[in-house]
Amino acid sequence: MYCDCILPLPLESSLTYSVPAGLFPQVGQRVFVPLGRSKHYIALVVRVHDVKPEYATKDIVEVMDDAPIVIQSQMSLWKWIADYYACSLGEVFKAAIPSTLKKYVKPRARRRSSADLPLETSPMHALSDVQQQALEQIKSVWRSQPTCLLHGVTSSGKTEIYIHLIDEAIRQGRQVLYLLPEIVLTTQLSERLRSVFGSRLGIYHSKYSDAQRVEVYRKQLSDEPYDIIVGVRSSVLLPFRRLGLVIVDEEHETSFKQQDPAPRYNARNVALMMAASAGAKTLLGSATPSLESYDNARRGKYGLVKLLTRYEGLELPEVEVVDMKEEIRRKTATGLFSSRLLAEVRRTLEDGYQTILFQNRRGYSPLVECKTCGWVPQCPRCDVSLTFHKRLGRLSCHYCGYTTEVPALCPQCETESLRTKGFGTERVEDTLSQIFPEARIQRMDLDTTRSRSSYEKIIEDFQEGRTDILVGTQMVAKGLDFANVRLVGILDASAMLRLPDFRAHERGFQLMAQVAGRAGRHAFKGKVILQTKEASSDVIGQVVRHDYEAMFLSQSEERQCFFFPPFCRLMDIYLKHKDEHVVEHMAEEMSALLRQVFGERVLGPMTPPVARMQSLHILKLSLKVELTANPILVVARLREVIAHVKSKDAFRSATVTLDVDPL
DNA sequence: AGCACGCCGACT
DNA sequence: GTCGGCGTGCTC
Repeated sequence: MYCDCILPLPLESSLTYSVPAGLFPQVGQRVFVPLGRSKHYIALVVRVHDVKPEYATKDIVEVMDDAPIVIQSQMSLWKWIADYYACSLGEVFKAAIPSTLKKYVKPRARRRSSADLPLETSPMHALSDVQQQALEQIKSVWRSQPTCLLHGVTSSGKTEIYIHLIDEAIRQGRQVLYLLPEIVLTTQLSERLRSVFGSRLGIYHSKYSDAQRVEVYRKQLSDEPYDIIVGVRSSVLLPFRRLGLVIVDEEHETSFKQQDPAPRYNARNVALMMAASAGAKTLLGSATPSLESYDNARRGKYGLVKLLTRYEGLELPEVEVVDMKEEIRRKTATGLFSSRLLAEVRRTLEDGYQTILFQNRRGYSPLVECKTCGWVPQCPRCDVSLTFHKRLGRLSCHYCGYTTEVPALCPQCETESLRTKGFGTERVEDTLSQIFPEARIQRMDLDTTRSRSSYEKIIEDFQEGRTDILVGTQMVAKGLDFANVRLVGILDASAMLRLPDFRAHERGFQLMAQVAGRAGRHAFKGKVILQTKEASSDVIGQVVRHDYEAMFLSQSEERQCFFFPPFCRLMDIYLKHKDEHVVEHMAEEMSALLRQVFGERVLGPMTPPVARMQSLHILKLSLKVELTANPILVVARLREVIAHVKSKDAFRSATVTLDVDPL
């Protein structure tokens, strides 16, 4: 007997081991196997058979499980992910299983799960008429099709609708997967859900410990799994035996797509696939749906339910645009702050309300420059300038993490004329505390939220009113629900809209609408000051009017003209090598071959915005495929071409990564 | 991912 | 002459 096993390594295919007498491995069980001269790994059995390979096999050492830890439905989904997102099953395995389960541990008594303690629960809130109506519409959609998009403005009460749907699903004995984006550290939402569903709810989050994740994983396999899993991206890789409902909250969020390493999967799309094979219903929810999902809804592929008023008739915040070009010309701006914004911050402070200021850039200043000779400190490994971090007193690269001291003199002209240029959250915080010394200011960005506790402390301080002004990156834009926020300031909208990305306007709109939605969520109308250098831009007007539909139509038209998603499927191919010439030759050769197969669908080679990262030169090729084509076949063909080019001696040491449906 | 194998620099 | 740098390739 032989068994094919996948290892948690980036290997292209499975490895075949022989099964010694007395061992009976089954598909989905873990086995302990030797690899190479001296190593051993935990591997997963994917096939048991009696086909003797032409090479000498090694024996498996031990079967680690009494029963499979990967169930059939899960395995087929993993295979689909590997085929669709162009990765190996081993890479999916690696992403899916908590690391403790991939290490060799001598069997020992399992601890009783701590989550099994009885918990106090409270009843669901009654729905308003508008919410009840939306609920009925969703259920009516599901009678004829499996997927429904709920377009509900910020603070429209989507969560309570979800809670009622979850309740119905679990009453029918089905399981629920509630997916949410990575950034919202689940706190506010999971507390609400836990208060209703108590111990029937499990949380699966990357900032939770591995032990907690193992516990959830094991419970999912047991006879009495959680009825509801609230989780981030990777929870679509968990076992579900009786899935009945999938909710993808904030479905437009980019954190549903894993960037690096492989598997580069989009959990929203995997969830749809998963629901389809389990015969489950899916609800996609967002105040600012992705163009892809809204387009699917308009074409009738998904049902569409709209909830365009705020809960209890509350009004959406008033958005006031401040033209920063004008402010700068009249010299009324203080740093990044217009006089209008400062006046509003002052008024909000005086009235005892809270303010959120959004600046999508961390650090003190994104650029340091010598005023005399123009020298700019660059990352030695990446083609980017270094960001100045004042607290750290250092320059740091936001791409590879390299840091260095700030030179006292310009290393080029040896004068003392290094100046900071541009504004990050740190500088916004500093400027603000000079203008409002009495205000209690906190900053929320990657640098202040490294640990779960510091993140929670910032949220709690703001919640409890111990902070007047919260300054932050896009972290402050999402999901947070504070009752006392009256003012939101968007400090530099232009920066978002100028990015060299066909999705820049869509993203900018989503981000601004989301952050604007933090204002005036409970008892009073909120106010948003939107500072921009492009005051006449279409997107700005759409944000002011809270007009998602207009944004959708204008963007949709552009995408159609230039044949971009949602009108085609994109696949990006990145070539990396430390020698610039090698990447260039390789890209030329690959694009020529690809054009033979795919013709005009091939774009590039092109230089990405950051042309060198971690000392590797990068070139990019793209493939635009018609929606009618079978993506799995296209990916397979693409992988053949890549393998062929990579097999040439000159290109062996290059790295090629494939990104299907990139964001 | 590791770990071994292999081909060029500064050393007892 | 060798010790060791890490680039390259393989693992059933």
